[in-house]
Amino acid sequence: MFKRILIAEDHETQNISLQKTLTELGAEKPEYVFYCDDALTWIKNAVKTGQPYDLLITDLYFEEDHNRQKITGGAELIKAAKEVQPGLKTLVFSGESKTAVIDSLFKEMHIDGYVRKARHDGQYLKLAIAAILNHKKYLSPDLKLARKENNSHDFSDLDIAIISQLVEGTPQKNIPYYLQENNIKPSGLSSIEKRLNLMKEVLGFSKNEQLIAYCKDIGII
Amino acid sequence: MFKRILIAEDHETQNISLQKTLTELGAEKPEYVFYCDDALTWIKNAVKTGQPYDLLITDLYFEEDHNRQKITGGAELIKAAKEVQPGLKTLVFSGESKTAVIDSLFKEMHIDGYVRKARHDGQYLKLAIAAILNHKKYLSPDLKLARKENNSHDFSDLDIAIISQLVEGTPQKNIPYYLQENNIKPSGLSSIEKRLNLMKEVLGFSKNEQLIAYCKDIGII
DNA sequence: ACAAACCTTACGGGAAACCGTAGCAGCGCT
DNA sequence: AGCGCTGCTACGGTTTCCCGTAAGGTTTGT
Repeated sequence: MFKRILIAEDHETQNISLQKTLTELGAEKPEYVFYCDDALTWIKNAVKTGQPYDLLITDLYFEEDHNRQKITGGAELIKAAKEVQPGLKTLVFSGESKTAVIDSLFKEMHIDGYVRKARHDGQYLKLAIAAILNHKKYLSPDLKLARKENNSHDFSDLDIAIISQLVEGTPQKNIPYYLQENNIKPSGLSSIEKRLNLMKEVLGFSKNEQLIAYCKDIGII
Repeated sequence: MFKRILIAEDHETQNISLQKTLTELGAEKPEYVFYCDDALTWIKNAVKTGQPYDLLITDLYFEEDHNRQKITGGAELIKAAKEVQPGLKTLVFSGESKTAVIDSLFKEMHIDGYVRKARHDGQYLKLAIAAILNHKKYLSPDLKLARKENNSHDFSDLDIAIISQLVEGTPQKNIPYYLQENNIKPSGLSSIEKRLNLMKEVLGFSKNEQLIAYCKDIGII
């Protein structure tokens, strides 16, 4: 079993149950923090004293509060931690289910495992830790099937910029000015109209209102 | 302390930490289930055997899996449970933060407490249970703030009908026909325009797109 | 280098939405 | 009944949006 484990998780109850699950697995004294900055500090100190952590378990999204943090999310924490301790094993435990996000964690952050907060997350945590102990990667099974979006349009940066401006209340005819100021090309009014029409056509919509509601639903804004 | 507590929560780890928190508070043997239908069955049996539960703690949203459920969410569970056992105390423990949703739980379902899954949820759970023991209502403080800053407009049925039609893609000029067919008054085009303008003015918006996004955020559609 | 294909942008006519005004019906009050 | 208040509806002018067309630029292939 891993000797030194660090948990970074802001939700108190989730943090508790992670501790309990790890203890059941035979971990001696899983340590835990509620903020990303604390996590990095502890990792740094552990490296300095010659007793580095063997495993970091972290959430992806941390809620802001009065404690202003330099590191605001799990991905940044992992990146910073690996700069201090490149060999650190990392397991992400989060509610995120978008494959694009999770894929990039494996590819760019080189995480060792991902378990989604879901029905059987306790079991999967145990399996994940067993796999990582054997130097294998782990992905909780509820995500392997999770590809269901079919007629979905993949939104470009331009698309998101346009939609965001609409949500801000910018009249369509003024959006070109915004795009030019932010060096987003194309920026012509016709291009904006064309882009909006394309999105609505792909998704089977006729009005902007539908598009806004859809984007809110899938969480891109 | 409550003698008999039932936990309905599908996430395994959350379920574990709820049990642990309750045990720390002196609850003897908190019982737990992972499905709403099971929860209702257990409540019915408890009533039949003359040893009803004192408190139901439930999540709001349950994930679907191969086990098809009649009751698919916490709100329905509470409604069904209160038909069986009207005096049952209920505490909702969920990640939901939309005030519209939570308000309706208190008003329509007459729940006794709401704790949001968030940073200090463990503490707040304890406070909630203490409050409910004293026959008081409880709402976790991270939500009281979110509500105050609201200069929110209270949406009438007409407002929601109009907005829903916009989200359906109905052109504004056609909405009067829909309202007439559904016997919603007023139904004139001018009234619709006036109503939309009122909503946007109160909320400081200028375009429909902003209004749609706002309504999605607070969860009225 | 040249042409073809593609993308971006500009322009104009028509439709929808926006906004102010005015007429009309319902309601309470004297 | 007569009056005034309120709220719903109808109408016209202005703005914005929608959509098709065409001109100017850029990339690709030969």
